[in-house]
Amino acid sequence: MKEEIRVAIVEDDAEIRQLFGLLLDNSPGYQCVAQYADAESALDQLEVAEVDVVLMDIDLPGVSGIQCTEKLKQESPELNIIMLTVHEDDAALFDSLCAGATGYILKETSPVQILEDIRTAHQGGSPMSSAIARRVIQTFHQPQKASPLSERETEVLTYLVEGQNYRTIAEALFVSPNTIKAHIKNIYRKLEVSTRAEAVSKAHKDRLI
Amino acid sequence: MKEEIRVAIVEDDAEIRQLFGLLLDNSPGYQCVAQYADAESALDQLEVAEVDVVLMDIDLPGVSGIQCTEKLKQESPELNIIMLTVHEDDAALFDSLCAGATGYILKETSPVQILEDIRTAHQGGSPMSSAIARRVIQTFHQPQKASPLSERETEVLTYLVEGQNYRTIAEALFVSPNTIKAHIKNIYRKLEVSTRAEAVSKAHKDRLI
DNA sequence: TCAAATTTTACCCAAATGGGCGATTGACGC
DNA sequence: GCGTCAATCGCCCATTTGGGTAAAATTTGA
Repeated sequence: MKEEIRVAIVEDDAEIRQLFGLLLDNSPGYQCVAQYADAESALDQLEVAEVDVVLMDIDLPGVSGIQCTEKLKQESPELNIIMLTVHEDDAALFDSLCAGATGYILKETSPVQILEDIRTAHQGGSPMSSAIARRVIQTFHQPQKASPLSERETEVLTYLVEGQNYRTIAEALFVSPNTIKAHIKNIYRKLEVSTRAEAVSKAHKDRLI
Repeated sequence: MKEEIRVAIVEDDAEIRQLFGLLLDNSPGYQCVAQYADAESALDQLEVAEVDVVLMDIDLPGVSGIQCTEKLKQESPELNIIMLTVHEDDAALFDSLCAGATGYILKETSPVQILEDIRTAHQGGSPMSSAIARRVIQTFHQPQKASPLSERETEVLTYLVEGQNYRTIAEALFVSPNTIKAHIKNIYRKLEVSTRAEAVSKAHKDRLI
């Protein structure tokens, strides 16, 4: 026999909060163990050991749902937090994910679907609409703008990133330090920088390494 | 009236390929416009203008499905490519997403669900199981290990990342260049590095900036 | 086959960097 | 009150770096 999923709600709108509470308590397999009207109360009173899944409103007065998520996850990394939002906002989405949210769903989601999403989160999945999933996976797709560097220059760049100097790079590549110096000059010209630190920054930013 | 979704299949197993083809052609709203047994044929013959969604096997002989995806997306960034795989493999998943895959589903997915997933992809969503979604969103959650740097040091570090020297950083912060030098020495000690390039690398790696 | 780009090497020199040592002030905690 | 740390500043010195200029061998593409 499955344990009931213990759910906590953090939501400032009393009506919505109570609605969700009723929904949960009247659904077999679910139990609403706590309701909070703001992030401060949740951070104060929520016992992470007694909760499986948190439904977290993003737009809370005072401390935001995102900050609350970040703090709760610091206390208990295993806690599953599902963000609730009314509007699809890219910044809020990614800030939520970085804060440690497990799922991201719209408030207009149907009650049945929300119960399903809570179960998904509890069982190790991440509930989100396929439209939101698309926005998430698009962040991975970065068509690499053809690197302006030659193969050898890219190789030298990897040693620059490691903080090596002319001499040690030269030894690693079995060439003269003067050669490395020439390569680095060319790298600087092509990346439009003039110091190692800048080159390393640009290398990271443009995914040249 | 909706247009039919034009689907192409890239899959080396003839049986599976034909099975999917039959499934599509016998489902209203779907049309299998092409089948390829390997990536090379697909890259040669596939007309991106005539295809809405590609079902791409990951494990192809010769050129992999991931490489094929990368090339197809270069030709046509709007093309929706759904990866098919038998085993859940983290590296393959993220390589696929970086290559530009729209979705990622297991071959054992039911025919009805696959049709649904194709429609999802075509309508701007990203089909994937909630377990896979969890693996994806977990990459965003990096609990920032408390930075070892003081506030001032972090500030100096941001200038280092920009490639600035002692003098200009000093001017920006209205202190002596010697002070900046002292800060940088402390940064080096705390990050266990000894050059600007290394410090910048570490700053990026550990998300200190 | 000829031009362009890449890879290789060299030298000079001013400026920047990194390491070592020391010092003062103020804030915070115990 | 005392120790710790952060932030501030100073000096010395060897090493490294970056910019300028030049040139040869090799590869690649047109």
